[in-house]
Order: sequence, then C-alpha cells, then structure tokens
Amino acid sequence: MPPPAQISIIKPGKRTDIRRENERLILDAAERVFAEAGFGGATMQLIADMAGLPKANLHYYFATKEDLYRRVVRNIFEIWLEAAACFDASPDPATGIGGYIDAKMDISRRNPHGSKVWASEVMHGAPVIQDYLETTLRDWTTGRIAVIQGWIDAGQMAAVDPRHLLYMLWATTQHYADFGHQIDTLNGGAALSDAQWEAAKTSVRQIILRGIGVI
Amino acid sequence: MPPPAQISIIKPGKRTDIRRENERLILDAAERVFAEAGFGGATMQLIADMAGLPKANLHYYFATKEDLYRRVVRNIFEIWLEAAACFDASPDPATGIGGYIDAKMDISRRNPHGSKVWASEVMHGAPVIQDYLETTLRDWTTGRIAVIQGWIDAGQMAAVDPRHLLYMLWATTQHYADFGHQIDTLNGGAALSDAQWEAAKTSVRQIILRGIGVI
DNA sequence: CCACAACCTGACCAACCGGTCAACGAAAAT
DNA sequence: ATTTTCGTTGACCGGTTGGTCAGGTTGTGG
Repeated sequence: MPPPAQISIIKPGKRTDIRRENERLILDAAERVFAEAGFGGATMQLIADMAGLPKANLHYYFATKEDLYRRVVRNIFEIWLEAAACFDASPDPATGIGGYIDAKMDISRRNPHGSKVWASEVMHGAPVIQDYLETTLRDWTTGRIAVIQGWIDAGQMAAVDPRHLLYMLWATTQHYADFGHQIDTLNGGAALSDAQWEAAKTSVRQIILRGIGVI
Repeated sequence: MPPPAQISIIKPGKRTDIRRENERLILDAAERVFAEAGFGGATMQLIADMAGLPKANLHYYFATKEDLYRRVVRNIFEIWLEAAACFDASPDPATGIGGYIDAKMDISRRNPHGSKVWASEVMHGAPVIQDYLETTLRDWTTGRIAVIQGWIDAGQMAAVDPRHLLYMLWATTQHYADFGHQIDTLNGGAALSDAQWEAAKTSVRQIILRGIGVI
C-alpha cells in the first residue's frame, strides 16, 4: 500500500522548501529581536530560541550576525520603497500625499519592528546602510521633491519646502511605529484599536493636507 | 566657635568639586556613547575612555551600567519637560504651539544625543522609565490636551484631535535629532547650517500652524 | 601631626558572546 | 547502491564584557 502521491504533489522541492522556511523563520525572529534589543543588545542565541532552531543552524544560513542584520535592514528598505507607488500614481497632491500618508501609516501598524530597526540603524549613524542613504534614498528623495515642486509650481498646493514636508511625512507616520510603546502607554496601556488607528490616520492627513493648503 | 555644619555643606570644597566634575564627565560621555551605540552596544570601557578616566573609576561613581544609563535617561527627561514652559505661557495657539515647536527644535539641535537615548529607550519598550511614562508624562499630556481643547472650544484653532497633534509635534521636532544622520546625508553629507536650520523650523511651524488653522 | 574618609586604579575573574568544527542523518544525483 | 550534497547540531574556543577588590594616594577634620 504506497502512500498517496497527491501529498507529495504539494512539495516542489523539499530542500529549497526547508531553506526558504528556515530563512523566513530566522529573519522574522531576527527582526523582532533587533527591534527590541538593538544590534548590540541582540544575541544570536535569543534569535535562535525565538526561531526555534539551534544557534549553530543560524550560522549555517547566515554567516555572521552582521550579515543577518544586513538582510533584515534590506527587507525593511524594500517595504519602505513600496509605499512610494501611491505617490506617483496620483496627479494631485491631495490624493498623492494623502495616499502616501495612509500607506505609511498602514506599514507602521503592520510592520512596527522593521521601522524600529531602521530607526535604530540610522540613529547609530547608519553603519550598515550608509551606501543606501547616499544612493537609493537620495535619488528617491530628489525625485519626490521634483514631483512636489511641480505641484507647487502648478499652484496645486502651498509653497512649502518640499524637503521638509517629506521629513515631516516620514517623522509623523513612522512615529506611530517607533514610539508605539509610548503611544500605547498614553492610551491606558492598550494598543490602538482599529477605530483609534483610523482616527490617527485622519488626524495626520487632515493637519498636513490643510497645512499645505489642499483642503 | 563651633564650625557650623552648614558651612561645610554649602562651601564647594575640593572633594565635592571632584565628585561633581567627574560625574559630569562620565554622564556626558555616557550620553554620547549610549546614543551612538545603544545600551547593549555601549561598553563601560568606551565610556571611560571618552571621559578620560579608568574604567574602575566609573564603577566608583555608578555602581552598575544600568544605574549610569538610568541617570542619563533621567537627565534627558527633565530637559524635555523644560520645553513645556513656552506652552502654558501663551494665551493663543499661534504663539503657544509655535513657541513649543521652536523650543523643541532648538533642543533637538543642542542636545541630539539625549533625544536619541530617549528614542532608543522607548523603542525597546521603556524598561527603565516605564513609570515615568505612566505618571509624569501621562499627566503632562493630559494637561496639554486640555489646553489645546480649550483653544478649540474657544474657536481659536481648527477642531483637530489634540492628542494626535501632540504626537505630531513630538515626531516632527525630534525627527531632526533622532534622524539627524539621515538628514545630514541627504544634505550632501554636511550638517545643517544655521540658515538651513531656521528654514526647517519655519517649514515645520508653517505647515503645522496652517494645518490647525491659526495662520 | 595624625587618623580617618574619600578617591583612585591596575589587575583580575566569572559569565557570556559570536563564531567554528567535526560528526552525523537525510535527500538527490549518479 | 553508492556517492555527493545539503541540512543539523552539541561541544567547544578565543575574545570581550560588566563588575570586583586589594592596596595605594589624596584631601580633611581634629
């Protein structure tokens, strides 16, 4: 009586499956531990425990602690850039910037650990992703500044400094992830409910959009 | 002629001078190292080197690394609260909130290390200053929300959620300290000049004050 | 001047960390 | 069936860290 072949249909390749699964496990655990303890405070042993794997297994998939950290930061960086899509897809600042705020607020709620790792990395002088700041992020920023300046020149919004508007967008939206613990504490110790998150998004959108004269 | 105990308390004395001087040296170095490396990444040896003292001397003044860290965070907390003065002294939101923005932006420029240590502490779940969040900060926040709500009720500003307005003020002003490295990198690798810093202050003030309908 | 207290510090230690390695089992490839 | 590759893991190691301590120096009160 041979075991049904259908079961084995699911697996495209056991080796690659194991690898992908374990890397995912490790990266998830690492993101969390790096966010909660910082790079220096995080230990490979703690990440291993949280991932449910022996420590030596981590070093099989990621040669060094710094390599693992680098991968975590890269993952976050890509998520950040995804939120840029809403920015270009819109012809006017109200939907463009409003959509960007919504997108980044959603990321802050869905992926707070990543935001914290990024913040920690930058606060410590960006020793790992300095090249990203100088290339990808700088190019991205230059492009968005041009878009905003276009809106200003077209009279679609108030004449504010596009660069500092961008910084304000980053600061306000990421604040809800990076300082989530403080916000929760001031909320009576409970995480923000769905309604409260919507209120936060609305408040941020309202103040900024009115601040740049589009509502 | 009894040499009154008061005098020996009041008079500087070389002993107390040495103590105060060294504590100041250590606290300054610690603030910097904790900000640049995080609690876990900071080492007592590095703090000692930066303070120009042998490591064993640090443990003479501060029993443990955590004690030293606690003192650093407490110092920062007091600076934060000082900026609140401008808030109450003003009868209208334009000068009150505008002044608060200016004050906090100045602190971000003058004391970026402290802001980073605070941010790091909160991001890691505030293991050291949780009680402050639940008492002093919560009370302070409640008070300021009442002030803002008063302005709203008096028709002096738009009806925004005071709590999220506060968060936005904290986020935007502290961003210039916590993410100073990123801002400098996007500024061509140079720190913001006096003029650029004024432009930043003006931009933040402009957008937020217009956002709450006071200009 | 003396005695005491405060201050200083080189040397040391137990604990821990990142990383290594040899040995082994399981799956693919031949 | 045999060989090879990939995945797994306990045990181990050199280096570093926070913290200790004995013994010294300096300042202070009497």
